[in-house]
Amino acid sequence: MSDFAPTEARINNTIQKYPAFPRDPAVLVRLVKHLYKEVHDEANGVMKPYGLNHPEYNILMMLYGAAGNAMNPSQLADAAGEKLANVTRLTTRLCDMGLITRAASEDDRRKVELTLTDAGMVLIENFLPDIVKLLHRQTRNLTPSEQRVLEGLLKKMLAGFGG
Amino acid sequence: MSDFAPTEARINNTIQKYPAFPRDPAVLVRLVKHLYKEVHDEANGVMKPYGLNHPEYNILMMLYGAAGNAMNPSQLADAAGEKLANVTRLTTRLCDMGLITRAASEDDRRKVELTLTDAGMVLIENFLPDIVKLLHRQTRNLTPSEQRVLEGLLKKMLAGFGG
DNA sequence: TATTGATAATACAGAAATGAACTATATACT
DNA sequence: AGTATATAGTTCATTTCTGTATTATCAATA
Repeated sequence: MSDFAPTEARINNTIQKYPAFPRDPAVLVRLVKHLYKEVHDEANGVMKPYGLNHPEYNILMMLYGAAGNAMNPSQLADAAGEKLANVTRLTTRLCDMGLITRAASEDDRRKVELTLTDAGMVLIENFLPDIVKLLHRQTRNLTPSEQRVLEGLLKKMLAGFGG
Repeated sequence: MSDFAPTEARINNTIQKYPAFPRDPAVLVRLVKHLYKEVHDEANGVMKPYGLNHPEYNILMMLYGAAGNAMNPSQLADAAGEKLANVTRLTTRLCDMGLITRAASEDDRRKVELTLTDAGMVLIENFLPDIVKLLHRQTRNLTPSEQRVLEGLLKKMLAGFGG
């Protein structure tokens, strides 16, 4: 659950000492962090019975949603928000599990094509009901229109990054 | 920057194959993840010159905002969104750096009091200008009132977790 | 066609985070 | 008081992640 009031109190104290500290941005960043940690932990919990963790789940879902169920490591890194070196490790494990395959690309020999296997597909459709439940639970406090507003604002915020 | 359009395309594909997959919750969760990764990486970047990383920065800021500049490891774990075992490691390092102190609590001998030192305070006020810049940059696309709306919705979403 | 520079991926060593087991103290109950 | 239970922290082994160097291929150009 995580009560957010103490966090706000701390930020207020911080501003007392250091007036230039921007309250709203600080609150937003801390909220994002707390939300992510919850998302991460809960997804790990749901996936554990399937022998997977949250990042592995993400990789599989990116492929599941990709054209031809295939992507390169770089694309995957970008899509899943993982470092490239980490994608190598994660996909190696998924290969070993027989959920995806790794093959050199035809047109560009530097590239690697990671493709979902039938077994991977089956596993995904096996755990998806649990994930769907989880997603609904994690957003249960928001009405559909609130979800849309939130989506728009998060996108806007994200677009401001990186400059 | 991270273009979010491909993510949405993938989610649409996913729904084609698996109609029960809830679009909006999925988008929200992926947005939170992407935002967090950016926040994390950028904070790491800003703190590096000060010999600290993002989690260590967080710990220090929690203490800076706490009454008496002191907290227990458990409180700190909760506040910073870190696992207790990780807080032990992080605070040990901060102790070694002379930025905080660790002392047994008077009233409850199980508890430990972590307190910011003068050196810690000085360091914080040294790096805060950079952090303030970062926070403003990360929210530059949002108007003040949008920030308030976003804050409200994130809090609402967070409150729905954990059940 | 050589050379230069960029891109894709991996390897590997070191850093960070997690779960589970353990120690110590406090609280509740009989 | 004595025992059971819960809470606070730490330790340690394992897992996960990151940064940097390296290999291989491609693209541009002289």
